[in-house]
Amino acid sequence: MEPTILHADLDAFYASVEQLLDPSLRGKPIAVGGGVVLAASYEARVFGVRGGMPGRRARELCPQLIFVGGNFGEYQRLGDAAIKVLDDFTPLVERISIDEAFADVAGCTHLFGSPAEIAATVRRRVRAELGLPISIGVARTKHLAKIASQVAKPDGLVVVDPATELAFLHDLPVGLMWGVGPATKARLAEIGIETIGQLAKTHSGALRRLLGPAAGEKLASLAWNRDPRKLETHRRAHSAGAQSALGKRPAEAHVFGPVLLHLADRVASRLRAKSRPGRTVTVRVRFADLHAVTRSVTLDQPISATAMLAEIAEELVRGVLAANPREKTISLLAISVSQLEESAELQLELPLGLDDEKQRPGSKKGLARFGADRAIDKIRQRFGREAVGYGAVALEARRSVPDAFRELAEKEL
DNA sequence: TCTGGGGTCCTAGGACCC
DNA sequence: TCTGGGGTCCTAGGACCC
Repeated sequence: MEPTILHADLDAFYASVEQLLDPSLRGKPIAVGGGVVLAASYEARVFGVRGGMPGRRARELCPQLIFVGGNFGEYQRLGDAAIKVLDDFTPLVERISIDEAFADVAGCTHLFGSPAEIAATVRRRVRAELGLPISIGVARTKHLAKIASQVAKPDGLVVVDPATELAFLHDLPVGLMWGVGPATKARLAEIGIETIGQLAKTHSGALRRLLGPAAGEKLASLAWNRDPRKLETHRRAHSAGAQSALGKRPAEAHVFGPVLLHLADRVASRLRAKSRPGRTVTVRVRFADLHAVTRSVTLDQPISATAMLAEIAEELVRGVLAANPREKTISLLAISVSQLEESAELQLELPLGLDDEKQRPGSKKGLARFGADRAIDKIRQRFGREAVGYGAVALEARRSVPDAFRELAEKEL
């Protein structure tokens, strides 16, 4: 069987875009972000600078590091444009994130040549039309194609011949496998497993005991390149959330109230925009020592009203704090809504589930809130997100990441 | 070296139903 | 009345990915 699955991955995407926009940055170590590194150029990675790293730490590792603010609109535009190049070859494209996608070219080789030729053309076009480097892996399975693109980086192409795929796979470190992060890597290292080949030779029963039934079975299969996953072209999110790191702040209502309202606004307005109210509300409270606690509640009826979501979240947070009375400082708050439903049209959805008489369906307060959400949504439709909101301005200074960056990571609901 | 924000999936225990 | 077993939902936590 011919390898027909491509995994295409733009190299150091945000940093490459910045170097494209400003030629004086080319060939230099740069980091997008400030307080935290959102992306680092390959020149910066040489020094050990990585995404997610505190800016201060990055500067220590690489004193000549250049920080740039970030052109988030350009990232969206160029990421979309790169995916569109894949769309020109096949409709079987599964987008994983802003800068990464799978494509299955099995049905279009008679038009465009072998998978390897198609991959080379995609790379050439992305470079010529967008000015960006993109690496591509080609293999029989998604997992192997993804590994191949990692091996191909930066700016390369790796086609894995089915005749030698296990030899290719088995020499590589387990950390390259999908699903092996720091914790699993450490557990495997404890029993002497460092390479995918060693993993493959390990009895799957032993892996299941070490990692749990699902993870053990999955890794045993992937190590032999048994990957049954097909491309999923129309994935929709199963949850929507928002979070905000706070530094160290007192665990008091005057702190968490406004933050929760702002988070609820972000989440609920997205749910309303796609008519996907949700039944389960989860909050996460992280304390000063970075240990975090979650609390959730599942309602009888799905909700998407901002004030309703904020109130439920606040009740859950109060529950967390009551159960952890010694914790006086919080460092992060998060709200997530899951069990999303389809609602064909925007229904007159009103607070249910809280035993507060004032919030009964059809009450004056409920109706007023429904109207407020609708009014805010309409204003934003015309004038943009920033035009109106809850406490956004007051919180602006504390936000470590711009809203434009958050939006890049949002999945289609 | 304590560091962002958006997600997904798995596990384990308990409640509840048949 | 006691007992067993399976399925499903909910909750809390953890690991992982980009």
